[in-house]
Amino acid sequence: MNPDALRGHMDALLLSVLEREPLHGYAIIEALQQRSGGALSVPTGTVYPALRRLERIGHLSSEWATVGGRKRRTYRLTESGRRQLEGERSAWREFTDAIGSVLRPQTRASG
Amino acid sequence: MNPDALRGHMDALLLSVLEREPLHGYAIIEALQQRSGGALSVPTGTVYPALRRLERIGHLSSEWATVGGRKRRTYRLTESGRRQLEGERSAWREFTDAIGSVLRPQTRASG
DNA sequence: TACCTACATATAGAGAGCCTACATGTAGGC
DNA sequence: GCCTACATGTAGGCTCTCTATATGTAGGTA
Repeated sequence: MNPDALRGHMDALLLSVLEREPLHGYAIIEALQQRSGGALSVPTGTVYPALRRLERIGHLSSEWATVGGRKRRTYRLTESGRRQLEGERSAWREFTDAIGSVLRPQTRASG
Repeated sequence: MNPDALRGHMDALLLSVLEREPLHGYAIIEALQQRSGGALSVPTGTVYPALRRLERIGHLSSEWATVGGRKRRTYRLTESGRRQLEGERSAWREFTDAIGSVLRPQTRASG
């Protein structure tokens, strides 16, 4: 997967995996990998800063927990984040429609 | 359209509109707009440098022409560009499959 | 003890490409 | 003279993603 392709879609991915339940960063990375059938291997250096950014702009909230002696920062969607996710989903549809309509092979010059 | 979303897909778009016939930059911009149903308004500051980059790496070739007193640089796909376009198309499918499978709403924790 | 893997978070700096803004010029209508 | 459409181009900025690195716990094993 070309790294640049993810640009601008990271937020949608993170928001989406957090939709049904709060998760911590490490679990989010695993969820992305599982849900994409192994196609998405997002490095920690991408995910952690992105989560902090989403928290800073109010789409996520977080709290620390200790499980099995290890510290976790668990993120959950805010109301703002939930609305944002809706927007991201329709933006995704528009995006794929637009790019898809250009990429579709056209052998005739009929427009 | 969020500018970042285009990241890494510009090459595919340019290669694709040049598939059936050579075009100059300005015509490429119009073609992108028309084919996408108005969704894609790519600024000249994006297209011209991108075309030069694609020429530099061998996916396009160009030649100057004068039409109606105006100078045009017309770009055409090279063999390498044609192969690249094939690759971009399958990469696009993999990309949308991966993101799509994550974005799809999941209400149960069974997945 | 030493070492390894899995789990878990975080930051600094690099790299790349898309965008804004600007510069330049022709053709044609009013 | 002024405007719009046509046509190409560059400089600099911005932002995000990635690589590389640092830190630490828990548990297995030799």
